[in-house]
Amino acid sequence: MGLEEYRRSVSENKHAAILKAGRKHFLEHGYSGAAAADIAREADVSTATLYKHFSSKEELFVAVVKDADHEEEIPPFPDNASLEDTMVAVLNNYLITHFEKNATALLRIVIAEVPGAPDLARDTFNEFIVSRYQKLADIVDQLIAHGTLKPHDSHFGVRLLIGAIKEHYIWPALFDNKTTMPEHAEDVIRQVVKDYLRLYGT
Amino acid sequence: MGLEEYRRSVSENKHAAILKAGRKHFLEHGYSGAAAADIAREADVSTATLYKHFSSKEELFVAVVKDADHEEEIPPFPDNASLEDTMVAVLNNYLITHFEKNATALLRIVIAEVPGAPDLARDTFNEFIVSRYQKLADIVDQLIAHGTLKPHDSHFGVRLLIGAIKEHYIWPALFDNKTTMPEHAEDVIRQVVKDYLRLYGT
Amino acid sequence: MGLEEYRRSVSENKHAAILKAGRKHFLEHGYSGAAAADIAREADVSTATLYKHFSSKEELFVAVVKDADHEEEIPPFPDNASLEDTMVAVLNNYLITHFEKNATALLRIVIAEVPGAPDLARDTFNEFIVSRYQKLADIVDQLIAHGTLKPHDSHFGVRLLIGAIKEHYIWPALFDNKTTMPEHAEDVIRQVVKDYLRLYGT
Amino acid sequence: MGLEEYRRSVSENKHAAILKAGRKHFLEHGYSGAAAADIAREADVSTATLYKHFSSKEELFVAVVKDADHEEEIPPFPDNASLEDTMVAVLNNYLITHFEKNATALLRIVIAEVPGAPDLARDTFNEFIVSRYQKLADIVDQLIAHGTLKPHDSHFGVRLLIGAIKEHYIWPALFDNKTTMPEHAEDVIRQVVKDYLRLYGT
DNA sequence: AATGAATGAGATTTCATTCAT
DNA sequence: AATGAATGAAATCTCATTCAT
Repeated sequence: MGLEEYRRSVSENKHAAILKAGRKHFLEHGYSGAAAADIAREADVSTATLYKHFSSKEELFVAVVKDADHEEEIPPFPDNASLEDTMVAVLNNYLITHFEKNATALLRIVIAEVPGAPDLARDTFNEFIVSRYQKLADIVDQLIAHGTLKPHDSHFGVRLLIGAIKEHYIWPALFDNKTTMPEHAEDVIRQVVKDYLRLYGT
Repeated sequence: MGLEEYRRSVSENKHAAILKAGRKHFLEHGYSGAAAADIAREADVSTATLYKHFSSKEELFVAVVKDADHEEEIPPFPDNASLEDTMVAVLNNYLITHFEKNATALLRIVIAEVPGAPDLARDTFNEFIVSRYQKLADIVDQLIAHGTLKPHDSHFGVRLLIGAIKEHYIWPALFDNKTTMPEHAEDVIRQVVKDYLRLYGT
Repeated sequence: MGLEEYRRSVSENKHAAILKAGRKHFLEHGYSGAAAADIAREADVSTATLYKHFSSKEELFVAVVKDADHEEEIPPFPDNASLEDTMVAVLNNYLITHFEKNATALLRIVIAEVPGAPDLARDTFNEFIVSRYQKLADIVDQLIAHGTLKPHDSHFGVRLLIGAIKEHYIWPALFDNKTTMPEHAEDVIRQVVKDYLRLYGT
Repeated sequence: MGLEEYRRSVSENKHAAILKAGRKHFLEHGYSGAAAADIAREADVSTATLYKHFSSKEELFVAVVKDADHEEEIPPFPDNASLEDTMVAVLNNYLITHFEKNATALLRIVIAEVPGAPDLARDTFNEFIVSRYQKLADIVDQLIAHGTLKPHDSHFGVRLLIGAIKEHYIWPALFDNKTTMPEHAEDVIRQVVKDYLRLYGT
């Protein structure tokens, strides 16, 4: 069994290497721009091996996108923080996570392939975008339950918050190959949160 | 001169036909997915002719994108309309224009080509997105000058409005190959406007 | 008739312009490298006109080569010059004529097209090379008749002279895109002539 | 290692086949006239394979030319041969080698590409022409050292010999698509050698 | 006669994918 | 399982030549 296990681990390493190389190339050059041969070379693997692990370029692409789809950590917030500060921190975290995952580039390639891979796009949208709304909406609902926020449609509220922030920071990045977190985003976030609390705070 | 004019008109027709066919194919299949030969065939023209009119596929692509870049009409508003109604109408028009131009698909392909054609992306962003902010900000500034709205940073305000609306209607469309204007958008728009006026109305 | 003549002269001008432009492009880029469109543009004429004057690229090529085929002037030599000086002058003139006509480049393109245009090559060889041997052989024969040179096969003698000179100056130029007459060629020519006279002088 | 060796041998065979087919087509049709697809077909290989082995048509062309560039064997001469016979044999060998290598056609295509590939032309000239002068000059220098020939500039002497021979046999072949060794060349060679020995023999 | 525009037929090159071992 | 080499199919672009006026 030792041999078999060894083999499996080698194989798994290659699998991971291909995935990683694929991610790099797809993010850098887009779907059509990334060449299977380059990905294989980067992963230090033959093209034939690449195709043993993923039966087509598209399948690798899908795997790359799905793989990026990790859970997002929502950090615990200090009890004594103000509501405003907490919300700013949450939204800031949202933005940081986005840039840390290089999500802009990822979304870019998924968007590019909407006509060619609609299912992937829908899935990605759900897992990457909708589920993040949901997490924030859950928080909002809790705050409403606690009486800290006025009752309102939490999904609507979240889209108000997130929409403004995306409009400021993510939408421009989508067109600008930016990969770094914008500076001073917190100021704008705070302004957005302040308006939100004027509307829905108690 | 009849000859010259005739030739010019024939040539211009072909030029336009190529542009139109290019638009169709690029929107449908993306930049790399669209084949010059197919575009030429669609335009009922030889590939050579296509290349006489546009010296490369990229140049045709840029022309297609720039061509979509028409001025947006802001319709006049009835004098007796309420502020809320007026703003809803303006934003609704924003959305209608977006879908009528098939701007989602257009933005999609531009986004896809950000790594390959960064200048085009920047230009498109400026003309398609920033300049539309500006038009709305101008309106807001006028309303502030009239005392109809409280003084505030009009660009921030516009991003709040537009951000929410995009979040609801444009961002999902980006991932969903939707080409039709969503129904009942006006309800959400009105809700957004109401919140906005609670914040900045007088 | 005035009108007709005018037209004819215009047409002849265009013909000449095309020929000249053709010569330039063929010499610079070779047969396949020269584009009909470029030649036409250089001649300030439409491609269609070019094809009215020469029914194919090849025909133009042939015309260009034939056109270069002018008579060579053999300058008169002073009576009191020594035999050696006279022969050096004749051979030097041979070389000068060669470079002035840009014959290296011309021969180059003819040589290149030997498989494709064997007749042209044969004709060019005869008019450009053999006929020049003949002229020199005639001179040699006269000198033999005068008793200034020993009786010998004048064609063999000429090939000895010309062969040495070509070996030094023309053969290298064939491979080097050289267009200018080499300097100090006269020294080598004199040395060749001296050897020749040691063999065949009286 | 059996696998590796097998693969290498297959690959090397294809490499050689492409080279050979390339040589054939380039010699027959010149550089631009030869189509990569035809060469591949002739070599019984896909175009893609051709491009795996040579990354461009030009690279294949250069390889073909360089490949022709084998060392020339100078055969040993019988000790009891006369100087004249030896020299005739050497020069005859020079000519035979030239025609056996089909060097005329090779030089033709290199000459054709002088404007497009000047480096190749220079290299070819050096290895194909200059280095052959050198070999002959070395022989001449030895003969001078032995006292068999009078002291003189061996390079000049070699150009006299070679020049005359090229003038008779190679220059005409350049224009005539001749691929076969001329007959009775030995007679002319002997005549040239005789003159040479009258000048430089002891 | 002249021309601006058009084109059919190819040219080179690339790439996702498979084969033989 | 892994691979080096091979490939069919297609893509972009060019060019000599012709057409419509």
